[in-house]
Amino acid sequence: MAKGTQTREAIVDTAVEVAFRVGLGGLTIGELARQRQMSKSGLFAHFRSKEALQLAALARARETFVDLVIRPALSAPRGEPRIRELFERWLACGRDGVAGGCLFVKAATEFDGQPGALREQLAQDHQDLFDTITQVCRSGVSVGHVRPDADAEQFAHDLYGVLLGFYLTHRLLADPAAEDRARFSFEALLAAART
Amino acid sequence: MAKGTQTREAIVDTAVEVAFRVGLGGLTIGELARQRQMSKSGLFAHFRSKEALQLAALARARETFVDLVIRPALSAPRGEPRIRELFERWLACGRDGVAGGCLFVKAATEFDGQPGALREQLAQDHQDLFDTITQVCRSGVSVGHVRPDADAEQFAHDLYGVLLGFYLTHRLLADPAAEDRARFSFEALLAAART
DNA sequence: GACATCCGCGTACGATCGTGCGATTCTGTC
DNA sequence: GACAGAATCGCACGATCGTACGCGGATGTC
Repeated sequence: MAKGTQTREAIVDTAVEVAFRVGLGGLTIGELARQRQMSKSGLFAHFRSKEALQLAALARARETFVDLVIRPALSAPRGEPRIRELFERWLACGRDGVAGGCLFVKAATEFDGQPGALREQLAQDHQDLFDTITQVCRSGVSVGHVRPDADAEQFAHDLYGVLLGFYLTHRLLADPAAEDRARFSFEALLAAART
Repeated sequence: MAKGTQTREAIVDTAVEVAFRVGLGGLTIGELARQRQMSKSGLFAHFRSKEALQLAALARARETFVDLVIRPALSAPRGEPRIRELFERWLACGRDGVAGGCLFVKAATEFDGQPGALREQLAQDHQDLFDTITQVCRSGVSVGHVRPDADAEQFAHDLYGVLLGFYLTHRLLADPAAEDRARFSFEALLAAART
């Protein structure tokens, strides 16, 4: 990997971590340069605009999420195991404070009221995630784990809600029961969709 | 009402609206002064620090939410009507883009990683909201609408999740089905808790 | 009408913001 | 070891940030 690319990757990694704390909008070239111990202009040259930097951080967050949650889930056996894998990995992502995983949610509420490229990208990403969950649910029908008349999109919506609730109670309220509650909700959801 | 107080109130109102778009952290004395057509220093004098301004906006948002959602719900008859009233009003708050109502959620994810007075206040407010829902659910037991062995705190957690999911799909994805989905989830939740 | 209190303004401060540019240093190729 | 290109730096810019202070005008009290 060329030196430039290497540096850029490292910057984006740091950007994700910082954004995980202060939000994508709270990112700052100066602060980022300080953390990476390089000059503002040197860092800036890799992106040529702040928005490009934010988009790069968002893209990295998405990749992390796909690697840690989506892909492992999709390689689990169809049906209940796959659904469980998806849930457990997603949950772990929030529990363990994996920056990339959570940045999604954070940025989503941050930019839902501000038009622009970031909002568009976020909307696209979340739509993709929704579609993936829907698909995972549907694939459960073919192996007989999920009722054929179950509403897969509704399931996706509900699962999303459970995770959002978990993130809030875990990260803001630091409620030790958060994980158990999320798990309980998930089981109820699954039970309702089961054959 | 004294002139100063009047001005201050108007500023806080505007602050809530702006923060609803760009987040509490995105608030800016200069931008606020522009919107209210007064000088930065004149505006600043009412708060004496940016954090105080943010806290004032948050307090106003809370009051709005209590006035529009909590209080009307609590004055509905115990049990299912009260639970429904709470849900419907909360839903309407997000659907109609009532700035105060939604600022809660936005700020919660914004500051969950940044220690300080704002985070503390937000945690307190959300805890209070949780407690209120729990109480509303419990009071449904006494009139026989809710199963005595229903887990009220779990219900609060789940209801919260439904609303968070709704906010996301409505505000970011602009999904026209968002409201129906939220209503469907709510009915399922209620059905599970019913006697 | 004198006076005290309050309110908002003008101006200024040091810091930091995002961005641009020319100079410098590093890296890899012949 | 000369050279080309990439990577980074130093410096500067105009704008804006949060905050401070003192002054003028409005307001209300005696």
